[in-house]
Amino acid sequence: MGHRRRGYHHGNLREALINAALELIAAKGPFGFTVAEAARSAGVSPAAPYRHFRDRDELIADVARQGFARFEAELKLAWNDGLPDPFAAFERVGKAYLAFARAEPAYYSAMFEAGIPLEAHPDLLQAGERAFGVLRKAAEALSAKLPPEKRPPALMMGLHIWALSHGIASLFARGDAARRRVPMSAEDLLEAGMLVYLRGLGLWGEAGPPRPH
Amino acid sequence: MGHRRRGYHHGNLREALINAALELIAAKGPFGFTVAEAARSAGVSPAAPYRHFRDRDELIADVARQGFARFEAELKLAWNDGLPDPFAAFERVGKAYLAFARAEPAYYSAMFEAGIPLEAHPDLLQAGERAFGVLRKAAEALSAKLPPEKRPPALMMGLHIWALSHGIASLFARGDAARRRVPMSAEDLLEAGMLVYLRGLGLWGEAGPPRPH
DNA sequence: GCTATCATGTAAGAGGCTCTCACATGAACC
DNA sequence: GGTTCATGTGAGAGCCTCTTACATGATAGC
Repeated sequence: MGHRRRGYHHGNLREALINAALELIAAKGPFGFTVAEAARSAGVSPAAPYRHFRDRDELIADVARQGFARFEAELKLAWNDGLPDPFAAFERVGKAYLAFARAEPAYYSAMFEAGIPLEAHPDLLQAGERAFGVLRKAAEALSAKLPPEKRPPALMMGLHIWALSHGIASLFARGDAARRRVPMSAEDLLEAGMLVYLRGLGLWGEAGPPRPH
Repeated sequence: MGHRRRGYHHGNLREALINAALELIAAKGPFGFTVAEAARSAGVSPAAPYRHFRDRDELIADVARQGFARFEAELKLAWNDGLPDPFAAFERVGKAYLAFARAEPAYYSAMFEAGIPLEAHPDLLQAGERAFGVLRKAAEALSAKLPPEKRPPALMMGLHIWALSHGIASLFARGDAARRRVPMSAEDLLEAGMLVYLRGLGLWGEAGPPRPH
């Protein structure tokens, strides 16, 4: 639990509440989460959180924003500037997407399923855009491998991969009881889907991805 | 509104509540919905709904179940037994998927975003499977167009199309404030994605889908 | 150091929700 | 006509969000 208070003033309540929220969302989903319980976790009165967050949504939005930042970092790490080659790196990015959804279901919920209105939280929208930027840049690098007349729009390519990953993550990769069970792992499903999709773009022939080994 | 009561007994409260729930979910999302307000809509006391539904989740699950049934019907209609040809029909199914998500956001929310635990509502899971069955059957018909040694598993194919459609629908096609804006329609995005994917399966050459015109 | 200020805490409470329990009503059946 | 039982109500326990008035003590100026 986020460190308990020492005196009358907590000292770090804002962060403690975000951490508590994260644990509660992980345990009970973004709608089982309550501000009151987060306050109890942090050892303060139910009114205290409202000194730091206008309302419940703003607390969740802050969790989501932090989530997008970590998400972006994970995707960047996976992309690794497209090394050793964009194909392998692209596949890593897809895997990282699912890995994040699995490893950080609380963040993922807050980011995509909490229903926070993006219009009311523009910084959240921006954080999401930055994370998507990684996907888009990766798509650009891959697209550039094709002769100019066959290059697909990188934005569209990024959106397709995002949608496929997100679809698989939310339908099949969740740990909770709302997940549908299918006879293959979400990872295999995504990898296969990406391979088919990239082949459809003409990124390699029938043989499979060009691997340097 | 679902017809108001006539006497002490409502006469059709169960349906009236489901309809009220549908309208409330459409207006405020699946989490803005409250049983108490649905009861007010139907003109009964807040305790009355609990004669028909064990709890809030069960009411939403019933909405979702009805939604899956309609969804299945829409998809079937679009597939139309694969006529005039499986390619055109498959594309119609994809469009029907998005059309449903757009036209019936309340059903769609209840079906995919309400977080109803499928384990606790096996009939809901089943209704979802039946709807997916249409996609899978369509995938089988398309797969059969390929020579046996190149046929992809229809189940996998169906799951890919489902995930892509669902991903696009939930990220870009929602009418609410949580939607991300991109410079192309969700429909175009899905159609392009499906074309690339199907080409990746080898379902046609570089020229595009075989159209009978 | 002393004191004023102000961010950050609390207590109390209004209003709303879910769900339960005892009781009321009236439709359907004998 | 009387009984039964599904389906309604009223009251209320316990929870939640968020507000308001007040309490506390960290910090900054003197």
